[in-house]
Amino acid sequence: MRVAAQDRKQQILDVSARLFARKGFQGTTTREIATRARVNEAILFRHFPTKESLYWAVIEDRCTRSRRRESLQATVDLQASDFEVFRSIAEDILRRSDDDKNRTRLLLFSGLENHRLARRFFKTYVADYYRILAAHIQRRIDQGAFRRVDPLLAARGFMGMIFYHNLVQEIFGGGLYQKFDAETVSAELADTWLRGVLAPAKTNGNGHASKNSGPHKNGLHKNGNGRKR
Amino acid sequence: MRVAAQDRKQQILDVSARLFARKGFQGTTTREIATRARVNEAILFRHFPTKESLYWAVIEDRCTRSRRRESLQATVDLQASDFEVFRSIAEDILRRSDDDKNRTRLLLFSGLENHRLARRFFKTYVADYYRILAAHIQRRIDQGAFRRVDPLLAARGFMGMIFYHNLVQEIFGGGLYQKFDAETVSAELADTWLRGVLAPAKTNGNGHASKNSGPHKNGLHKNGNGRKR
DNA sequence: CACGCATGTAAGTGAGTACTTACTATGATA
DNA sequence: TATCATAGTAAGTACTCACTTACATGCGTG
Repeated sequence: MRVAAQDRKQQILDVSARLFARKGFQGTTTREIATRARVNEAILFRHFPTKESLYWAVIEDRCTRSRRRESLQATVDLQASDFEVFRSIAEDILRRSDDDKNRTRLLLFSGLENHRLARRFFKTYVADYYRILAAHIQRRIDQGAFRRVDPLLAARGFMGMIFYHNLVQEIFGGGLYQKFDAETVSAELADTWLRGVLAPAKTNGNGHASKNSGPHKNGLHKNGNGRKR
Repeated sequence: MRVAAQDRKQQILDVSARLFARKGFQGTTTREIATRARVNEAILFRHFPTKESLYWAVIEDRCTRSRRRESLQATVDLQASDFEVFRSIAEDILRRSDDDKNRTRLLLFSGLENHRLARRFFKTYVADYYRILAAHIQRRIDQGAFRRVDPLLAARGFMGMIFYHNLVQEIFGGGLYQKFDAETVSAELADTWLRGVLAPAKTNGNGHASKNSGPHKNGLHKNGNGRKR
């Protein structure tokens, strides 16, 4: 049946994205893409000259559709406590749509399978992401709230905690042995990282001898004022 | 030329390991393995009935050869300061042999390409690794040195910082924009994480107002005594 | 030497692979 | 209604894949 070219193209991209994410470039056949998209294989090659061009179209598409950066920027701009900012970033990463999971697999596959071309994907999808984070960290350092750490490295450290946990749970089925819910994980990891970068308390000999477990209640994490913007 | 079966087998395993690590299971052809190992393709199939069985033999081989766990256990058993323990673990991961890099790629590929079978690899190569780490963290919690965090989650957090940094640098060429040397990275990430899990200072209103950059000099990180073992 | 078996190789096999070709069906426009 | 660019298809093409077959070679034993 006849479908408008643009719709068909998008449909092929959607189907391909799922398959490439699940099986990688090498593991996905054009025939399977065609079958699952319920189109003739020749139609694939009318829209995309080669399998590889289809692959990069998928990645391009997946990159530009992502609203992750904007979401991060919004969270960071929010005048919330440090803890709330980082906890919600973590939770955002942990509670992910199927689309996000596909994107991660696509990113990993492209990084492993192809050295050169994956970098663009990485750059637009990941590097910019934690550049925003690093900028925020730099601001907090300038304000005297955080220690003088390398902002990029600290951002990577934070992202690493979350990303790695996610990787273990989703790719390697780490969840078989122990389940963690996103709320607990994001709170605890954000708490740990934040304590690690916060500037040491200045003079008051008080406060953080807290025996209460919940980090939310911990006075350390209030930030609230003194922001530049 | 005639070669003893055992040697040939090992030679094939070595060549295969490099190729599977670089290109994944799907991306590696038996012909290429044979060519690079300078043997006839038929010989592959005399030693290993199928390509898949060769793949798992490679993984098995790479798993059992790794001395990573023992190395970690030794580091942890060392009666050094917390900082020194975690810094050296981090550095150990960051300064890696080509063998280690291959193992990581192999692990990632197997996780992405195959859901079920990769878990065994993961279990023996990774899960056990941070179980040791978690046990150490638990000990330090019991001793009152660390906060009451979830040991497994904290271990994953630490590993994540290091692993992710490594991933970004090696797989995605994050080093294009900025180079980090292993020493700086391991010191700074270990420092951050450690500050994050250390129990808050009890009563003394001093100490960590340190303006000096080097974490080594920081009194916080001394551990030294009071170990159970 | 001759036997027997392990080690080696050239030349396949059928089943896929990405990609093409030659052709038909559709529907908006003149 | 005739035109024509576009959407669709069946049946290929040349090639590569994992894996096999039939046969040649070395080599420690009786």
